Amino acid sequence: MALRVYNTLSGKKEEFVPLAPGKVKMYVCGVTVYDHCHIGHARANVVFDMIYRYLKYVGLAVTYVRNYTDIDDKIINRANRDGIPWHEVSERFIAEFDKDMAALGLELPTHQPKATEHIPEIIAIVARLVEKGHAYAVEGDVYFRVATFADYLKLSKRNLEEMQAGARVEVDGRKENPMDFALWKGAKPGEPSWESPWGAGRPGWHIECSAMSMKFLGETFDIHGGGKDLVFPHHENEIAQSEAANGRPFVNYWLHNGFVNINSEKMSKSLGNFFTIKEVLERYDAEVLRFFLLSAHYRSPIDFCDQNLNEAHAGLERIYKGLAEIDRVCAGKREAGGLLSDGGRELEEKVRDIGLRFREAMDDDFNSALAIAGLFDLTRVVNRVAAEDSVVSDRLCEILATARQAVIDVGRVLGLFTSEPAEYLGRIKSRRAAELEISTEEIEGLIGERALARKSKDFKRSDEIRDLLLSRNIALLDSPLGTTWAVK
RNA sequence: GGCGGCGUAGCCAAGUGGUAAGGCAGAGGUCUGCAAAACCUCUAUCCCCCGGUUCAAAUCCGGGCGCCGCCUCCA
Repeated sequence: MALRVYNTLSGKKEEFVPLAPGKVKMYVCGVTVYDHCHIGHARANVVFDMIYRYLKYVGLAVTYVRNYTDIDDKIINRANRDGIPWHEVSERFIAEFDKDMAALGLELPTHQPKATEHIPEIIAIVARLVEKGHAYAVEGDVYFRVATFADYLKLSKRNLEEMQAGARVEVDGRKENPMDFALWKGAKPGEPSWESPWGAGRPGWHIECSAMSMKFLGETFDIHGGGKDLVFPHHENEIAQSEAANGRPFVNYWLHNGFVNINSEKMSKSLGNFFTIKEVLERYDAEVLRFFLLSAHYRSPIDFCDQNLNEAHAGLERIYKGLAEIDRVCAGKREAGGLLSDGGRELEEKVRDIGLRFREAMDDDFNSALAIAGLFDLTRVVNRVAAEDSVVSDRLCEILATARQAVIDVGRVLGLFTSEPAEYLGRIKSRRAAELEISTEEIEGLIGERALARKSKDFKRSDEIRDLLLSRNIALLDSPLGTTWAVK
């Protein structure tokens, strides 16, 4: 089955056919490094990391470029505010971005270029646009002349006249057309600048992506991604610049991820309802966040709230527990032979199909939500076998081991299940225990006391202890091997 | 006002022509001294409403209602 992707340009799902067989060139807009990243950045980057991994998984050789926009008005503002040089702002937040992405378990892109390291390339494109009549200089600024690009707004499917009619922007009288946008901004006194044919200045917002994608991926490449909010104006303007300069199609497939809402509200700085990645990771394990982000289709809006995160936590834990069950069962006593119970046979079947189900789900526009459903399905049957089969045969363990590997393989694409199950469950437990008012020693002591009470059949005292701990959010789990505890 | 998207059980969420995945929560059962976990069974006669196309529609078309996003920096 072939990979199909939703292309913003056509508004439809299309079969993905790379320009060069077996190779994919992909560019994703990175961040402007002037502040800490928030949960919306987390989604965009996790989503495209998943896409990157899947493309590789199906055997494609992917060149993945994700840029840093390290010169921009916001960076300059922040530097002025903090009284430090602009490059200290960008350097600091590049480092913070890298930390966040590493914490989220992202793979590194093939290239991570910076705008300021491509000034000559940027100037060259601007010069070419001026030369071809697609751009004009005014008092040190250079603007793109949208009237010369017939396909303008083909991505966002808007209409130039109507946009102007409804424009909320103050019109800059120096522009020929209010919709013309800056390719190059002349420097005001004290601002960072680079020499150019139009005087000292710096690149406009959109041009660096045209320059860097062209440098690393060529004039036409396969996939360009980013958040939905970049469709207009950023990506629209990239198309205009690149196609006007090169006279060739810029990108074949445009992929855009949906927004993160906070408690069903749009997340925005003005509403103050945004969370940085670091804040979220203080409260939730990185893998839980990743699981949450991938549990909905990447184009759907997703609602960030405690209930949904807690559900993600429960779901991820369920699958990890299933993996831990496999480890437990197969480490125990086994019998030679290949007899399988009904459950064993069902598991055999599920394991056989899981790879195909995964590919079908992911081939359909990277449907990670459906892919995860397949894992839950497999987990249920694993648990059934673990609960019902008193005799564990070598054959069953082989199948369980295959199931375990299948989950790990899927996890490798989704960036999940990277920990040993026991290690993950332990990590979660101690994380939650740290929030408790009660010490581990105290819990263990009470469990010991209860064990004595149970031995002497003093179930009244036994239940008192259970209830006492339960009131402190500790659940006791009795098993033939003894009593363990978990945080509720 | 223009453009785009969405509306599936209490909640989250797949499903774009063949008769409703999965998770959470809930009910009953198995197990347990009692529990928890796990497993089993059940929980949408129906997919916002009204028309239409079709042998067949949550899925396609038309109309309506509601919600959201973009149009300004934004992942």
